[in-house]
Amino acid sequence: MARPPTPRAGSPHMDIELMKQLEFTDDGSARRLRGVSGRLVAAIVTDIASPFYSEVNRVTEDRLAEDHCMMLMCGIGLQADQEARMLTWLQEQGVRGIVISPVRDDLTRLQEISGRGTPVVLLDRLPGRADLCAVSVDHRAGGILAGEHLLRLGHRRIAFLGPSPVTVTAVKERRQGLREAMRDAGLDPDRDLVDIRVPAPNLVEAADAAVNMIVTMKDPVTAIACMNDMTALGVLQGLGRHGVHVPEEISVIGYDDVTFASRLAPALSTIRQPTHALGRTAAELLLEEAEPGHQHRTARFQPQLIVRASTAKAG
Amino acid sequence: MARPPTPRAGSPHMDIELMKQLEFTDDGSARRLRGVSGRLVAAIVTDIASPFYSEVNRVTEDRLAEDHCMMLMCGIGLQADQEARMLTWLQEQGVRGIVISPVRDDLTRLQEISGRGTPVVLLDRLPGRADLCAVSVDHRAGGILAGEHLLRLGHRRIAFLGPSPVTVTAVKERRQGLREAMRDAGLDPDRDLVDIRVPAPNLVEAADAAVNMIVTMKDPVTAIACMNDMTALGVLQGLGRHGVHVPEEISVIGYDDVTFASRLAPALSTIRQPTHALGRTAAELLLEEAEPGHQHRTARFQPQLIVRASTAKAG
DNA sequence: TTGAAAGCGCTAACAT
DNA sequence: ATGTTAGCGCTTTCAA
Repeated sequence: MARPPTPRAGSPHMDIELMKQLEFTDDGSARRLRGVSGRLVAAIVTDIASPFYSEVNRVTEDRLAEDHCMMLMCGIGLQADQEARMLTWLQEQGVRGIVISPVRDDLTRLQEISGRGTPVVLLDRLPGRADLCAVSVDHRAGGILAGEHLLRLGHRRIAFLGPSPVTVTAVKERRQGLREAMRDAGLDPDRDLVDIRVPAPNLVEAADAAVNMIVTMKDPVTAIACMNDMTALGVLQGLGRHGVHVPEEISVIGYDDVTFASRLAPALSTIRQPTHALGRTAAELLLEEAEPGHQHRTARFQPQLIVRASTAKAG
Repeated sequence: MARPPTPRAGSPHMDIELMKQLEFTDDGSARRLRGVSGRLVAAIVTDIASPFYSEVNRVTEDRLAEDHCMMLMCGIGLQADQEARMLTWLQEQGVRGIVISPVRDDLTRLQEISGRGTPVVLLDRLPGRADLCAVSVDHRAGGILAGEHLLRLGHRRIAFLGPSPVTVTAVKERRQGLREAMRDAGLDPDRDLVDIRVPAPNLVEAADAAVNMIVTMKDPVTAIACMNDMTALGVLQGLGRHGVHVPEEISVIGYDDVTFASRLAPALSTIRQPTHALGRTAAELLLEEAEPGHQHRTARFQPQLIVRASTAKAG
């Protein structure tokens, strides 16, 4: 029997050739059961087809690969129960870590998972009272940026397109920033900011449909602030269908600055999030968290206003 | 001690309350080791941020969820070795099934995995001589559709933008269809179709850069056929940078018809793939394959030419 | 009906 | 150096 190249402790001489002949496959479950930690890192995301999160996660994935972790992305379709089910399942699998942008406000479940030794990093969301690692963008500042830009252009009545119930903290903050900017300009957000609900999933279709309400409003808005670029895409589509010209008749601003934002018709004004920094930092916090005397940290980045062609002076 | 609501066979009375107090978590590895099949289905994709595959996989995910499977998406960045590593790892995990659009031409590895009892479904790729389930689109027909459209508009010299070495069968087929259409129109593809390589990953950046070569060609093309819409997006960007007008000076056609294609400037002419049918069928073949007397099947769909504003008569 | 025990494939500790 | 063994947490089988 030939000697194996690297006879691991305890293993009897194993004939590599023979193993191949028998189509032998190592059993990961047995190894994990024995106490060896797994290499699966899960990135939980509301929508697997969200271009923004995908871009962030690609960066995270690359960084994690350097440390021999496999990052898989899982979608949960904005459903809290689905999120819970996914977490339970991942916990049972003994994952190496979790990157998540939670749909629920309540973080106790994640707090518990983290406390039990599984690294958890919040993405695009602050931990609040919870003791967790987080990577986020100052969304209130982002909302203010969008608001000030619109206000500077003379808009006085603005629509905000967000998800059905605004449970997602990041969106809540963007909306609050927007309201704050309006208040600072002497407007009353309760009257001059009109909330339009865009039910998930399939944001672009929902936003497209929401335009029907916007164009038939008795007291019309002159600008639309969208929770993200996908929503803005839907709005552009809907407006196009109704023959409304952007930005001449109405201004549209997005959020994220995804790859295609600059090439839309018209080129989308938006609030850029630092994709690369978010993704890389998320990976690094996750890795750090596995180390001995770890303290939870929050990394916070600033958004940036990108002015393109979809916003203009209020007619 | 309170009786459990559903005392499973063999398990001693378990006090649910006590379990919660002790923060007890079921161990999935132990269960799997004992022979219970897992619920993880992996969708392996070249790029986690590819909008086309994400859209397809979202549909697959939904269908799979009905059968209590968790679908996670994993990216491998077009690297064959990374694909192999991922497959090994998934096999060790004892996954319930794999949906994959392989980067390599060689399917023996997948054939072996399938033979060992793990359902494998090829996405966007025919099995060829291998005995595997597959869901695909007739890419040759797609290439012909694109070619005939361009030829009909009077274009006689066309650039094809594909990945670095055209290993991906789907792209190879599109290119062949294009060449076939040219031959049928009496042109010599070897002379009149110029191949431009777009190295992965980050197709849009690479395509943007590739435009530099296109605009400085001594014998210029009047049309650009792109392997997919992301590449087309990059081309549009690059052309814009060079001040070249689309479609007046040059025509651009994409492939996939992703969500944002219709709202680009100019609206992108492209070859549409039936996203929903692909995703749903992939899930169903995967589920079928787990059943007793299963025979491998291939489902094939037809692409569709979508004419928008990025293609026009050759000047 | 309820409890005990075997054993899945692996690794760490131990015995040779 | 090399070989043996215990046991991870679960489910299935068998015994009481």
